[in-house]
Amino acid sequence: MMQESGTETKSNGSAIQNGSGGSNHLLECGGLREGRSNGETPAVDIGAADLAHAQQQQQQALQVARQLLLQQQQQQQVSGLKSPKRNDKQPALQVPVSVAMMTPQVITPQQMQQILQQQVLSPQQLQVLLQQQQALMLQQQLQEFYKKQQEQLQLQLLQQQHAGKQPKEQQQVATQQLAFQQQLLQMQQLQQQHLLSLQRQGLLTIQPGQPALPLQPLAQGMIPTELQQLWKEVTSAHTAEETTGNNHSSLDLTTTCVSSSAPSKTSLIMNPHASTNGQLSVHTPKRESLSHEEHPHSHPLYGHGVCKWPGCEAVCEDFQSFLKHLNSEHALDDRSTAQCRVQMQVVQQLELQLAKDKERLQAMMTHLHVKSTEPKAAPQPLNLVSSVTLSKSASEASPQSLPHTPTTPTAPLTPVTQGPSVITTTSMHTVGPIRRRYSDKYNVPISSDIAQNQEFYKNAEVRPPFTYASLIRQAILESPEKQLTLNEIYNWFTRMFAYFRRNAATWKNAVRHNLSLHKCFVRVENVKGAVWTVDEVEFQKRRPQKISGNPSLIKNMQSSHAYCTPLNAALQASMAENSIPLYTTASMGNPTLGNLASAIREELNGAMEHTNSNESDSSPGRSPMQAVHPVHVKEEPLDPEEAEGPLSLVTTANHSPDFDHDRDYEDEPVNEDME
DNA sequence: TCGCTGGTAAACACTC
DNA sequence: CGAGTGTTTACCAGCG
Repeated sequence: MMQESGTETKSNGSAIQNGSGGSNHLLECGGLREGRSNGETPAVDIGAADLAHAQQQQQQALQVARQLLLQQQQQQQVSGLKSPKRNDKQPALQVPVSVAMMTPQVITPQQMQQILQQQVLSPQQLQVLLQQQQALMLQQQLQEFYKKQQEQLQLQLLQQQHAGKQPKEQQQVATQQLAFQQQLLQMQQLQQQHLLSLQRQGLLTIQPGQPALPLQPLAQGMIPTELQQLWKEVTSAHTAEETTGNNHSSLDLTTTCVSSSAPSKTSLIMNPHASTNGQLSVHTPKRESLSHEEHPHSHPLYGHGVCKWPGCEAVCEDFQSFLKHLNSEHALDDRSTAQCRVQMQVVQQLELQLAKDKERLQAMMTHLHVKSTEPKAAPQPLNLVSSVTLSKSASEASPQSLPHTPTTPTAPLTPVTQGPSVITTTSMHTVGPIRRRYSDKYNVPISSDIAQNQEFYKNAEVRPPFTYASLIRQAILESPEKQLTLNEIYNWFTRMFAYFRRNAATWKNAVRHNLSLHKCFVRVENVKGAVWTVDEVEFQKRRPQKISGNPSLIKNMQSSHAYCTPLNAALQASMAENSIPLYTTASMGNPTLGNLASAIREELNGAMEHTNSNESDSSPGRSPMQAVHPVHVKEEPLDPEEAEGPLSLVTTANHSPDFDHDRDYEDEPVNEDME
């Protein structure tokens, strides 16, 4: 309950240090984030670790290729340099990781080309490498994707189970989830079809040549070090038994969607790891062949009695003949490598497609989430994806430390600056205690936000994106007499925000602290005792005057305006409609979207404000705040008063007999105090 | 880097 | 005496 921010920050810091430090793999989220700080990969935070892992694996594959290259150079040229083998490994292993973190493709075409051109790798090795590249990429992405969806689904289910609402709604939700699962399944099947079609693409004719390699199962969950060990063994075995024609490791994707038939819905949904989270298996060449004998159908290039090498489709009665065929027909040569490169490009296209589908799916998720949370509260801190955001929520979720609401709507204001984080749920919800200046900075009209998200705030334990001062003021202004006792303020908090129904001691202290601290809150002795009122002038003084006067701020606003240009149309449309929030739906169910929208809207307003102020007010339909003159102390004074004022009346009218409600919730604070 | 602001914790005094 | 209220201080974090 106490000092969560401190501890969390510390943990973050340590994570980051670890990440940038010695071990180059298994980066924790902190390190991961740091490594990705450049935002080069729009990858999802949730699965970031997995993705990074996958990339590391592939990077290591590349590394192994380099090692092999080195080894063969040494052997063939009989160079005197023996040491590099080891010395080379360490630094090389560390650098690539960071590279892998930033580059979606594991082995870039250029790298591949290099490897190919140097021709020091045996065809077998190259083939293995290529196959691994391709398969790993697809497999990992699919795995990650399904995993995420699964987690989100489960979270949804959880929330709805706790919601305890009418069966009707639950049925509806269930229906939605079914549809959603079907969507998942369809996507999965789509992916398979893509893959199959890819494999059947005849890009080049195959030239008979050297024997190719049977593929061996390679576990996905493999730790990089283990993988490396495996590769060591394999490569050493290779050098030792080069003449045996025996093989090397590669991927077994049979259990994945790549080559297997479509898994059942349940298997897909309920156990996304089943097929992909294999265990580490260190293979010697001998075991490889064994593994294929034991699992004759476990070759990703073999299925239904047909060779699935792209464009081949040769019929092989049994696995042995398939192997023979594979070795004879699909050896590595220029054309097949080119084929692989093309395949890689196709795969990249697929990745793009996958990204789009993910986006669509995310939109669905958001939509469903909206509906599910709208009616009734979710007992748990509402977070669309908190369970998936392993980064912080898992590690930092302390039962008592409510303050870091996973979905802290404070964060949603920032995604604007976080780029197109489509699926990145974390971007939508900055999890954890990260404190942000939110609404006040963005001048989000608190009353309108509260009005729009009223139900949500009431039911979801989401921290309202407003400062205590703003909330207190709002509470006071909503009261008929514009004055409240402390207890009434408390009650307003608990009534309006589920978030403030817990940790009462904390936030109440904060309320008192704010009341005392800010001049804008005036204590007035009254019959009832003491009541608190708001000195608007002081309050407005307190609020950022930046926009009004500061040129740099204006500049920022304008830049942000430009930044939000793509949204401009929609936002302006919504602003034109004024009352009907374009975002109503989103904001009701998903505060993050709502607040994000508000933030953007407000930023746009601010930007427009200046242009308008220069041109004369041309902002129709919007509250006077847009028409404010920069010089006049503040658009702010007008903002809350006029933009919020009227709205607050609405809110008040809707649900405000404050004192009556106060009674309703009178007991709650007490209970919460017990917590 | 620094100053401002906000959030949290805590100590303390006062009142009921 | 305990709870509530109010004040003050300190520390930390985010942000410009």
